[in-house]
Amino acid sequence: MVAKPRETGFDSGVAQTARWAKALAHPARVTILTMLAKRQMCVCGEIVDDLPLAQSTVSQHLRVLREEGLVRGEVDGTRSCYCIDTERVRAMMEDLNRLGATLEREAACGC
Amino acid sequence: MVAKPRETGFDSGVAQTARWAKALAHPARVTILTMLAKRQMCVCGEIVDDLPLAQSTVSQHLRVLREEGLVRGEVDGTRSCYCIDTERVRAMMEDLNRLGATLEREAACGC
DNA sequence: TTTGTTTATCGTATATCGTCGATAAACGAT
DNA sequence: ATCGTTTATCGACGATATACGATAAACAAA
Repeated sequence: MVAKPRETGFDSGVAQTARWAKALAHPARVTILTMLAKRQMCVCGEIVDDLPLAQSTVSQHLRVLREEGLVRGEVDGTRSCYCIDTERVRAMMEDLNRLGATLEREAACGC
Repeated sequence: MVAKPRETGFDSGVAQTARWAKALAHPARVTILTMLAKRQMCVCGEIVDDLPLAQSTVSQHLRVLREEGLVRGEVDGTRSCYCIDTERVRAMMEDLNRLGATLEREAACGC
């Protein structure tokens, strides 16, 4: 064995920040989140129509967002209704902002 | 061929946001950026000592950060000296904040 | 019941990521 | 000139990510 998946050895806060970032690390997922915010209500498969991806692929991206807690899904008859979890989004942004503040605070090296 | 890397079909702003996020999507890279900010000056291979990774792996992560413009490297004799590019970090955070603002603005669905 | 719609999941293929050891290049020191 | 140090890059390989089509499950409608 050569390449271990090592989530070990890193600060857990840092690991969480990286997980947030990972959730945003694909244009499809950023687009989905933006769409859900714009329509301000639960939407379902129109997402598929607005993305240049197959239905199954979109479903995968939704799963990633769901697993990270950024969206919640609800079954409504035949359709699935998704919406943003504002709490979690806020938590994520606070986390990312905390990182940003740290990075900008005293990073004035002149090299 | 079945799985194409399709950066196409997405808004370029969204794609850039996703790229920023991708750069932060690994705990090692978050740690490196934080370290560089904390020491407020160019550091080189002490980064390796502070991470539970091989030297070559750390070098890879530095390359990713460099390619995304978040850090700059400078050769100083035998050593390499890295520092944060404050401009780019600020640009990245503005971008991510813009996304955050969009997501939190009107996302009050009650599902 | 049968048919059509919608969506999640499965199976599979490919691309990219993450990791390491080994090596090369550049340099300081002897 | 030789040796040791430092770091970037290369090659290999397992693990993940991304993508698609096919299918199953759930439901509405006929």
